[in-house]
Amino acid sequence: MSTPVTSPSTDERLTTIGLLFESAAGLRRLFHRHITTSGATANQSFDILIRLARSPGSELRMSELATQASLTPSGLTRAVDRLQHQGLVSRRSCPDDRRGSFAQLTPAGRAMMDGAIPDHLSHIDQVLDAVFTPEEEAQLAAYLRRLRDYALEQNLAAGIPCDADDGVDACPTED
Amino acid sequence: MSTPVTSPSTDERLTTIGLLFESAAGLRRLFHRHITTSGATANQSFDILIRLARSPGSELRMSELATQASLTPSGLTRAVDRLQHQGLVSRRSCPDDRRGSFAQLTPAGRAMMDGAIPDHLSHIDQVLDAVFTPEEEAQLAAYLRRLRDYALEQNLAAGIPCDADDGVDACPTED
DNA sequence: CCGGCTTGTTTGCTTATGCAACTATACCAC
DNA sequence: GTGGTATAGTTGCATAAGCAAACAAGCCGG
Repeated sequence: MSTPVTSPSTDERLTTIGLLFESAAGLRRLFHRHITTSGATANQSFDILIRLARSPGSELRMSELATQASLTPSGLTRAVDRLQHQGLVSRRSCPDDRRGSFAQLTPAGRAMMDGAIPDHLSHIDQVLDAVFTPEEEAQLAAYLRRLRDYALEQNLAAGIPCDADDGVDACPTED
Repeated sequence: MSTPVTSPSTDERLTTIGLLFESAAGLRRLFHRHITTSGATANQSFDILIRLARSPGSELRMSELATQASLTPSGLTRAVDRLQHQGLVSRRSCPDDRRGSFAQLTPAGRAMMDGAIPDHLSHIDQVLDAVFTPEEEAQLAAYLRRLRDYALEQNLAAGIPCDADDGVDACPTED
């Protein structure tokens, strides 16, 4: 089309995708050390707790939480089980839809997060200050948001099994 | 533009980090579908196989491969076990250092990857073309590379208890 | 209101991963 | 050389996550 400035070779693109996974995994490890150090639970749990802590009423629907935490429903159920067992989260059934439930921080969970979040935030500050200027950071966030939204959308579209089918052989009844 | 020189709020930064994890997880899922569709094994295995396929001689040291694949040594050992069991990878002991081994694609593994990689690459092309211009893509890659390198370095520094220290207050010898 | 389909969540089973402990080899100091 | 330490990789154990099936509750169309 216009200005094939860099003409990203497929090889470079493979690397780019690799970098995404590597940076995410690297940061996960990095944060993991601090999180566990600050007395909190493991990585994935912490992500769940943060999302609850940032939500109005400290609660979210299970399905919403699953999406946010990049977990399958079953994964989330277990994760919440664990947190509930630790007394950090409780389940509240949804009055409007009796199939659904909310996961909600308990007072203990809230207290724990009130202690742990500032630590985590300062660690994040430390990382981002070390690596990016504010402009770069904003730019990166914008790129990642687009990528996330694209992936989310594509996954959603794919998750719908046999509905609107445009020719691909859906309903793959082979095993 | 009034240059937003003021640092992003901690809240925004938390979101940025969240976006990194979400986009990585989202793409992982997205690719996973295609990978398994194209007859290959699961996600993590595929990452290992790609890295082998792209290395000279289709082989890498176990430790190197572990780093590249963002796995712990034990995780890599098991993963290679599985691939070996599937006949896609073999171990070759390192002539120079009898502690070490190489993981190497078998002919079958090579053949499998020769079939699967083009598919994967075209899928990557599809995603990146849909979301970014070439410039943006290059920019994103550069950002992610910095982030990855930072995380790698920090993790390495943390993993090594108290050795080469260049001024940062290392040796957090608590615990 | 009844049957059928969809949606939200949970459970059974399998696999994958990390940590810590262990083995084997290499490297260094003496 | 010999002993001590560091490095490469593997194994035991516990945990976490996904898929598929089960369940329960809502939503329709008649």
